[in-house]
Order: sequence, then C-alpha cells, then structure tokens
Amino acid sequence: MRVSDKHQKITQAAVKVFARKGFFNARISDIAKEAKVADGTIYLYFNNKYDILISLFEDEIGKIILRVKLLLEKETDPLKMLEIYAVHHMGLLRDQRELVEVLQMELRQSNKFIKEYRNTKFIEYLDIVADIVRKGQESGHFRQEIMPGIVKRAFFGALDEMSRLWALSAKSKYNVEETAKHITDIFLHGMVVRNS
Amino acid sequence: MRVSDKHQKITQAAVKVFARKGFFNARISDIAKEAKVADGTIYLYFNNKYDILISLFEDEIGKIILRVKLLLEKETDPLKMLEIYAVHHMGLLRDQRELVEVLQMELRQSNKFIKEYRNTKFIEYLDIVADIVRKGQESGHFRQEIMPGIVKRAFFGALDEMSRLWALSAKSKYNVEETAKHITDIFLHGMVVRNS
Amino acid sequence: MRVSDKHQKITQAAVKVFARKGFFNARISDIAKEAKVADGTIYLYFNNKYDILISLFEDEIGKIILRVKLLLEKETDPLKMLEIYAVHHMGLLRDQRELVEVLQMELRQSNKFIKEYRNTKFIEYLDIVADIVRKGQESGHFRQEIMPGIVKRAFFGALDEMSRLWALSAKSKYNVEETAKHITDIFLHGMVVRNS
Amino acid sequence: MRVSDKHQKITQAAVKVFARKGFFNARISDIAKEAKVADGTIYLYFNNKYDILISLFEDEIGKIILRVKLLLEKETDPLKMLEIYAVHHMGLLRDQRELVEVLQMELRQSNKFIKEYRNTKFIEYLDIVADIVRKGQESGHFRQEIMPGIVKRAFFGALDEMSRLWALSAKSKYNVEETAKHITDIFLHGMVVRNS
DNA sequence: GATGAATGAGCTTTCATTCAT
DNA sequence: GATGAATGAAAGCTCATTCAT
Repeated sequence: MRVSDKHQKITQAAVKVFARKGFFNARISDIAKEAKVADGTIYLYFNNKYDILISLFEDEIGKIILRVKLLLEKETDPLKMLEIYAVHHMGLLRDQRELVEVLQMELRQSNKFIKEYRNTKFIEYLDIVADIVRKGQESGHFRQEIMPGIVKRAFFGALDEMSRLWALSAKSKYNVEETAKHITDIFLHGMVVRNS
Repeated sequence: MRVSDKHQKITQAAVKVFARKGFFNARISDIAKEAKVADGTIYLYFNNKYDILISLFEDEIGKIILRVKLLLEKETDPLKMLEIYAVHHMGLLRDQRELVEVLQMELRQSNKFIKEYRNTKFIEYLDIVADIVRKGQESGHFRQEIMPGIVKRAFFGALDEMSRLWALSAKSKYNVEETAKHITDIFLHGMVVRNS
Repeated sequence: MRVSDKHQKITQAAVKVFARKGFFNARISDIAKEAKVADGTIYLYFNNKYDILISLFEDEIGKIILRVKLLLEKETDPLKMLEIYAVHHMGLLRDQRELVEVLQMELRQSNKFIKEYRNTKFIEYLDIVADIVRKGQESGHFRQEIMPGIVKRAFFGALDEMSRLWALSAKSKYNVEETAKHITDIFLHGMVVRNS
Repeated sequence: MRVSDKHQKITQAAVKVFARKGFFNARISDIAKEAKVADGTIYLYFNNKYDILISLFEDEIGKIILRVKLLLEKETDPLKMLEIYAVHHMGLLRDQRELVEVLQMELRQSNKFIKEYRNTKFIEYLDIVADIVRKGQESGHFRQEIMPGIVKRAFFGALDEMSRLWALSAKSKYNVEETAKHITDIFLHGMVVRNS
C-alpha cells in the first residue's frame, strides 16, 4: 500500500465523521475506525486533530478549484461563466454532500480558532468569481461601479446559504440546479449594463 | 439584584466568551468569571451549556427582529425596505460585533447537532425579506418569476458572508454601510421589472 | 407551629427520601421539598446531612425499643417473649416499611463512616434479646452453654435478612408473621434443654 | 503485563478502597492510585464506577461459591455440611476481611439502587444452604416442616450479622470459628428431628 | 511503518452549606 | 425563625496524544 493511500483513506474517513458529528464531537478513534487504521497511525500522517481538518480543507478546495477552472476554460462569456460556477458549486451538494457540510462548518470555525492558518485556498476559490466579474466589466457586460471584491463574497454567500438549507433539511421544495440558476439570474440582472 | 440581571449578566458574558473562543472551546468557568458569578450560579438560570447558547440565540435574534420591524414600519417602498434591512443587518456588526460572531458560528453548528432545536426565530428573521419581496411583486416593482423563498436566503447569505469577512479580519477596505447598499443595489437591480 | 413539629416533619421527610433513593443519592433539597420547608431551614434543626441520618436512627430505634419493651412487660415466659420480639420486629416491615429500609441500609453504612458515632441505641435493642436468653437460662428453659451475646446478633441477623428480602422484592411467597414465628421456632428448638 | 493482570489489579485496589471508604466516598482516583494506574485506564476495563462494584461482587462471590462447593463435595452428612459452610463463611473474615466488608455493604446498597442488576450469584450462594437443608430433610435428619427458603436466609443473616460485628469492631471477645460453630449448633438443634 | 494500551489533563455538572434579607 | 439564591469545591468520565512493542 502506498503512503498516499493511507493518507487519503484517513482524509475520506475524516470527511465522513466530521460531517456526521462535527469537528469537536468527532473523536480521533471514530476516524481511525472509519478509516480502518489504528488511532496511532493517524499521527503518522497528521500532526494533530486540527491538522486533519486543515489538510482536508486545503486538499478538497484545491480539487474543486481545479475542476471548476477546467470547466470555465471552455467558456468566454462572463454571464455563462458565472452560471457554470454556480451550477458546479451547487452540484457539489449532490455529489459530495458530506464534504460540503464539513467545509461549511469549518469555514466558520477553524480559521477563527487556528490563528496561524490563513485560508488562502478558499480565497483563491472566491477570486474565480471576482475574475469573472472583472472580465465582464472589461467586456462591457457589467456595470463599472460593481465591486468585484464584494460580489465574490456576496455571490458565494448566497449560494452557500442555500447549500446550508439543503445540508440541514435533507429534502427541499427547491431543485438544486434551478436554484443555482435563479440566484445567478438575479446577480446577472443586478450587474448588467442596462440599455434603457 | 433582580433575577433578570443575573440572567442577562450571564448571557452577555457568554456572548463575549463564545465570540472569543467559540462554543466548544469556551468553558463554563470562563463565562462564570466573565459574568462575575460562581460556576454553579449559571446552572440556576440555564440547564446546561447548550441551553445558554440557544437561549442567547433566541433572545438576541428576537430583539433584532423587533428592532428591524420597527424600522420597516415607517416605510412602504419595497426597494427602500430592503435597503433598510440590509443596512440594519450590517450595522449590527458595528454595534454588536461579538454577538454577530456568535450568531454566525452557532447558526452553522447548533442546529445541526442539537436536533431537537428548531431554529424558528432565525426563520422569522429571514421571512422579513421574503415578505418584502412578495410586497414588491404585488406592487409590480419586482419580477413575478422571482422566488421569495430563495431570495430571502440568498440575500441573507450575501450579507452574512460579508459580515464574516469583517468579523475575521477586523479591518477591511470596504465600508460597512456602503457594502450593505452595494449588495442591496445588486439584488434590487436583479429583481426589478425592466421597462425596456 | 411548635419547634418539634418542624423537626419531626423533616425527620419523616428524610425517612421517605432516604428509603426511596438511599442516603448518598438523596439531596437535601429533596428532603426540604418533601418536608415543605426551605433548604436552609433544615440546617436550623440539624448540623449536616449525616446528622439527619443519625438523629433519625436514634429517635426511631428509641421508639421501637420503648414499644417492644412495653409489649414484653406483660409476659414472663422467655419462649413467648422471644416470639413477641420477633413478631414485633417483623411487623415493623408492615407498618413502617420505609423506616425499616432506611435502618437496614444505614446500619451497614453510617457507623462505618461516621467513626465518632457509637451506635448505642441499636445495641440496646439487641440486648433485649440477650436479656431474654439469659432469663431463659436462669429459668432452666435454655441450655447453659448458649451464649446470649452471640444469639442476640444471630437472631437479629436472621430476622433482618428476611426483612431485606421483603424490602427489596415487595412481594414474597412467605407471610411476614409466619416467617417470624418459623425463625423463632428454630432458635427456640435450638436453645431449649432437651429432656431426652 | 497480561490484560487480566490490570483487570485484577484494579479489582483488588477497588476492594481495598471500597472497604476503607465505602462505595460512595471512594473516588476513582483513589482506586487508580491504589492500583498504580491512570484514572483513565480504569475505564478501559470497566464501564463506570458501578460496574467495578458489580463485577467485583460477581467475581468474588463466584470464587467463594466454587471453594465452598469443593469443600462440601467430600462430605455427605448434612449436619457436618452446614458446619463446613458456616466455618468457611466466617473464615472469609479472617482471610479476606476487606472483601467481606465490601460485600456486606454492597449487598445492602447496590441491588436496591442499581435496579437492572439481579444479584443471581448471591442467590446461588444462599441456595447452597437450602440444598443442604433439603438433603437433611430427605435423609430424615431435619424436621419436614422446616422451610429451606427461610432457613437459607436466616442462617446467612445470622452469620453475616456476626461478621458485621467483627468487621466493625476489629477485635472481639468471640473467636470466629467458635462462633460459626455455635450458630450452626443452634440451627442444627433447631432443625433436627427429636426422638422424644 | 503500524498498533492500541495507557496516560492524565481537562471540563461539565452537582449539591451541601452559607448568609443576606 | 425562615427563606432560597448563591457559592465553589469536588469528582466522574472523556479523549487527544504518546510510545513500547
């Protein structure tokens, strides 16, 4: 078994356990059991409990960034790009629900309590939106007074809050993809230059 | 000292301590020390640690709802109402920063792990936005296809994510009130009926 | 209300609560609630929790001694006296079941852990049996080699162990009075001089 | 060190500590210190404080039963068997004084407060006496009207109450073995068929 | 590298007792 | 005398982390 296999097994187990119980209620032994390794083995791959969370966060956000950037490469229309971003983001909920739950929670917890940790990967993920907005302004689609630094957070926040609803309630009257498009629609209408 | 004084002293102390250390890292003795009461005294007013958090949440959200509803009473224009809501919401960050931090965190934690707890007060707070949107649709300001149930969460999420930035980073290049207005502007433009 | 009334109300409440939960699991506030007084009031009549138990023990054993001595006064036959003692002792179970349960438990606990406390009342109660045995030896009914100091404890132990069965199991196939007589019968047959 | 060693070390430490302080006054840390293990180690072998007590009780009564049954195997005379039982029972006081003290106390406590716990081992120990009595009735030694179910408890109670005296007072004017024989003598005389 | 038994610091909660009213 | 809010010491139990095997 390659080293990276154990590392990944533990990470995947941690996602499951954190999603189920939350970071503070999760025990190392839970993760060890889920990953089918000994408790002590976890400390061969991670420094401590926090480290599992942070590694997990960085690694998984990293993968998400790669995937969404790949999707966006094929597109040049900023309006469509924003929709792709939104649909992909919300799609994570369907495909990696447990991961989304963990990222949601930990986004609000870890970076506050692990002071040393600057959440650069997450900022990189947000900046994709800022770049799209800037591109849209350069191409004359979006109003010049729109502030990309605000939109990137507002857009993410809007999508994320909807995710939270699903993560909690399991079922909802809203369809995931439709919701992503509806939110995108509002932001696009909110940002476009009006010809009237 | 009136009974309510002790209750309130403990609540306020809990807000400070939870904001500083987070719910799980906060010790009862921290709260007791901050409130200048004995550890045991806390249990005369609250059933357990979770109960402090939930009571605090309900009470404070309740007060916020009362205040924002009072502000909205004087206004009938849905566009201005939405801005009032946003400005007031973001204003909390200036006036009750610690409280906002606690509400932020706990919104993502407690209702997931305290299954019995249905966060009705929070939903009531969100529904204010839904009501404004519906009102705007009735008056013909907002497009009929806009879904109030999505907007209420998207709008809250957008504002809240901006709050999170401030709560974390202490200083920011963005002005709180300006940001509230900018986000409102995008949503309003996104929702209004266009006459072209 | 006379002073002694409060004292007695507390004692009676303590009997109930100790019987229900045991000494260590009983809370002062339980007793206070049962006695319908404030927690603090108990400390006007008793020094501490142990003191309630000891006072209760002394007082109630004292009453039992008085009653059984009164019954025995009318009788001179040692054989009948022993039966009277046994039937009265077991009868307590019917009339003051809760008290018996408390005395049972505490007999095994308190005098071990409250070193200062010499359980003189209890010894006085046992000595009634020793006196009956000695009387029976003097009258020539009982064998001279019988040791009253052992019989008093063995007889009490035998009766008490039966009590314990009832106190625990609530219902039993054995009748209380019949059992008292059966045990007495064995001890009497065991002690009498045989004429063969 | 074998697993069973730790388990046994803790059990033996618990016997010492419970005998010294009683179950409720004994702290887990006392037992841990006595056993020379960490507090947490105790919870690797026992579920909780009660569990130590119950395990201890079951295990030790189990051993006592085995030993006395072995002794009784060699004997067929019910009269001698009863004496063997009594002498062995009282002998425990000499050889395992602390254990006897613990069993004494807990017999009066645990099964009352740990409702789930049915004290089957103890009943098995008592039933040895009932079996002897029945055997004696079958062989025509003991009177037919003697009730084994009562004798088993009365006999145990008589012996146990004497034990209690020693356990408490440390020294006594009575010799342990002589006392066992004296009590047995009374019960045997009390039960035998008289030829007059 | 892998294991999992052992550690012991840490924390919530309880409750006997006090004392200002 | 009576009250009951307040106190704070105390203890059972958990669990992240270590380390001998």
